[in-house]
Amino acid sequence: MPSEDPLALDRQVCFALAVASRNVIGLYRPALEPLGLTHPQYLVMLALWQHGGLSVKELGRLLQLDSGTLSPLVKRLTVSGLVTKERSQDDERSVVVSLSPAGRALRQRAEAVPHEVVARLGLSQDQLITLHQALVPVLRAVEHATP
Amino acid sequence: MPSEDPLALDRQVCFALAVASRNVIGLYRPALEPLGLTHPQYLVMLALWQHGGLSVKELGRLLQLDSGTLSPLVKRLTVSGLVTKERSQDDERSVVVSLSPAGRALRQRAEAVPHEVVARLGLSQDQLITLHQALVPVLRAVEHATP
DNA sequence: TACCGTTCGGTTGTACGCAACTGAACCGTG
DNA sequence: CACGGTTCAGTTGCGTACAACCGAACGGTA
Repeated sequence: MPSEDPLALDRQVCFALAVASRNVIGLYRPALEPLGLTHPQYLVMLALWQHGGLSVKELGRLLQLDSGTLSPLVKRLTVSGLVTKERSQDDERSVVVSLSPAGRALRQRAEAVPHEVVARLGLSQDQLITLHQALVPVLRAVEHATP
Repeated sequence: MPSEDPLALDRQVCFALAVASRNVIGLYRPALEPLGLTHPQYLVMLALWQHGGLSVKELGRLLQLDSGTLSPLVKRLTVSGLVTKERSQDDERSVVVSLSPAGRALRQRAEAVPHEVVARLGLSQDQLITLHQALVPVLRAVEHATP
């Protein structure tokens, strides 16, 4: 049971959130390493598999990341040969990130990843759904939070 | 509603977890910046305020961080004058991190941080407790997950 | 006591994540 | 058309995270 101390570590939701996030991402590492992907790179690939070509700005909106993070990340994916970059025709400021054949092909191998991680984690479907539903108000709240 | 695609972004609990963690930590930034602390540094201070002097190993166990992260982090706290380091008497391998007077004094100002962040986040107490309880099984599961 | 495997903190290298800034392209108005 | 503000991607700098490795210190055993 938590102590009376309002600053006790086990009372801080931010702490539980940070540790859970770090450790769950850590579970992805062995599953993603054979694909040559890090977890953020995997998320970019998920976005591209789902939506096709996306500008850096759209990737940033979907993944909640800024260009300072995405620019070098996409560059690494380019070096890996999974995506290609080209400036948009109708707006030369915009850069569209598209899947290469290798990137498209990787999707099949990636389909096993979620199941593998869930198995490794050992949580029930119910617990996962509960967690996901508990996170929804947080994601909504952060959007409207006073900056 | 989520699509049929099992790789759809909004189906990935890891994605919700990562975004929620990043964004909630982001809410701490303006609250911690006046104290001269980053969020991980704040967590180290919480551990020290709660437990007093701790070895790097014990800090790592409490915060789930390794020496590669903690060593430079504690060094920065030392430079800031908030903690002191000294080798343990009975085990020269171990380094004990202790609070300096300035570090102890900072606690009072830190006590306002959780309330400030919760207010900024705009979640109800119930939603926070629900989230915390949904995270407990994750934290437990990760401990026993197959490495 | 000399040796060997383990533990501990630290360093190095890579990859985020974010603030702050830069430069090119866009867009509205005069 | 000219020009001032905005948008977009990219770069720089700093602080995590983590794998891999290192050297010093410890501890049990021969």
